Amino acid sequence: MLASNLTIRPLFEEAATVDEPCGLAMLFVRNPIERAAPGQIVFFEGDRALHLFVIREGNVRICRQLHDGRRVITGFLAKGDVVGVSFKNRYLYSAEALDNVSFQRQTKVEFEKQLLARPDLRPMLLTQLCDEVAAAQDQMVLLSCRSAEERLCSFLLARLQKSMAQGCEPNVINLPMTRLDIADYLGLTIETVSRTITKLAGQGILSAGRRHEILVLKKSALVQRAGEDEADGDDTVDDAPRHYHH
Amino acid sequence: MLASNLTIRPLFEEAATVDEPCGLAMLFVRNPIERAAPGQIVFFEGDRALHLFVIREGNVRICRQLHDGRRVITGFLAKGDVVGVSFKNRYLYSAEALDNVSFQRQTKVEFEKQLLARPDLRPMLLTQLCDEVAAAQDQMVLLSCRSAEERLCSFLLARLQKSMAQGCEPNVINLPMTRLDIADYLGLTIETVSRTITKLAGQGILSAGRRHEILVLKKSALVQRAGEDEADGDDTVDDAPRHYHH
DNA sequence: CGAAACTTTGATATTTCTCAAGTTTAGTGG
DNA sequence: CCACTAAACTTGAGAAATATCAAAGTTTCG
Repeated sequence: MLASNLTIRPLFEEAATVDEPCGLAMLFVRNPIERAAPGQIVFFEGDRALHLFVIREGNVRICRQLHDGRRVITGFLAKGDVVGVSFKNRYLYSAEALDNVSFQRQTKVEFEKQLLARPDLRPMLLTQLCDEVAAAQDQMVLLSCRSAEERLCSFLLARLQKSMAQGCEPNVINLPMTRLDIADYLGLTIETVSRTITKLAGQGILSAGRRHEILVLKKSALVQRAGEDEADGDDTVDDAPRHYHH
Repeated sequence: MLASNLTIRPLFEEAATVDEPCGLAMLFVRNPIERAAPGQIVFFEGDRALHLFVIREGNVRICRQLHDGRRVITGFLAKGDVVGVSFKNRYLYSAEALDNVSFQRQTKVEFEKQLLARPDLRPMLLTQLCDEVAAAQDQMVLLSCRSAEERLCSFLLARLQKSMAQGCEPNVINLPMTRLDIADYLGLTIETVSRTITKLAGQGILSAGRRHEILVLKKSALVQRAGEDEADGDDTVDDAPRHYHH
């Protein structure tokens, strides 16, 4: 067996936009491409973890269900992401298609075997695991002590970066997930997410066009309101009060 | 280089109580034992990440500082835990002694070299990374959608398990950290932690004796109030209303 | 075109935070 | 060994953020 239940990003994010699978993703190329329609579940939390998956097209949400019905989304996957690496026998979360998804699977056993044949790919596995931990810890910080506005701004900036990398028009954020997905990812309610977007739009910071697309008008203001994160200003600067905790 | 910035639990938790270092911890035995007094910092967030560390005695908190002064504790370490594994050049968090700590260090380079010489230890690194991711995701769930009471009860149960494993008297929780540490770990304020403990004590579920020790009177009630987690009842059962989100 | 799903908006409730003051504990030095 | 001090913890009252409940608007898709 191999590695804990988790999601793995491609080693070279940029390369993921190219159609030639590289890195760990190349270990899946021999298998047939499968498809999942929006809302369809690729694998269930609690299922025996027999396969790893790589996303070829579309977007996926990673969910954990609490027995009382509450749901937490621990991440979103896109083209090139690998998911299901695990030392555990069962998946610790389910993976659900957000839109039309195509993916490939590989049995754990075969994955391991191929990994042995390609020792150059092994460090990538470690790198991915480490990045995964870093991402999870960042999310812990976000959930621990950030206000709704800070959470949403952080999220939108991360999404903006991803959208840009995927070749969207500049300053356009692609949001393949619903508001409820965003809420469950940020530890908020759908109403709070909606209100916060409305507020930011009212301040001229962004403009919510179609449901799954947001235009960023003042990136610097978004960065400020995100509280931490990467700086990379390019326009006007506003004042951004903050509060909360200690 | 090797592995992302994170903390690693010993492969066999039980064995950690034995003084013979095993697993990854054995890669440190040749180095001198260093000591840190309470409050002293073993390494700083942002420092160049040149070493890995193993805790030999005492307890350590893992902190991330936000630029506005807020602090998040992402974990606590104890005897046998390894910390500092990273592909990154700099530590993503600092490690601070809670009490009198003794530890050993090892350079990354030497650690890697020794790991090559002991290929049987390599899967342990993966296992640890995976466990780390799983733990971080559990914490995300906790921070995402659990009430103060649920968080505290989860935390106390986890600590109870750890205390038992370390050979404390049954039902005694050892808390080497302060209330503020607990608050920063659970994403609450110190006042909320205090009030919640008081409330649980008032309900006869636990009894706060000395500052760093709590006696569990009704473990099953604690499990119920924790909301999820491992079941393992052994006494009375109460009703536990819950609420919050969706 | 109409229904269903998704989103926004509003009014109110609740939790938890904040600020402030008091109490206990642990540690120090006389 | 005790008194004293600083740190840690508890408790209370009020404020703020966000959740909840409810209803009305949109968009999407058949």
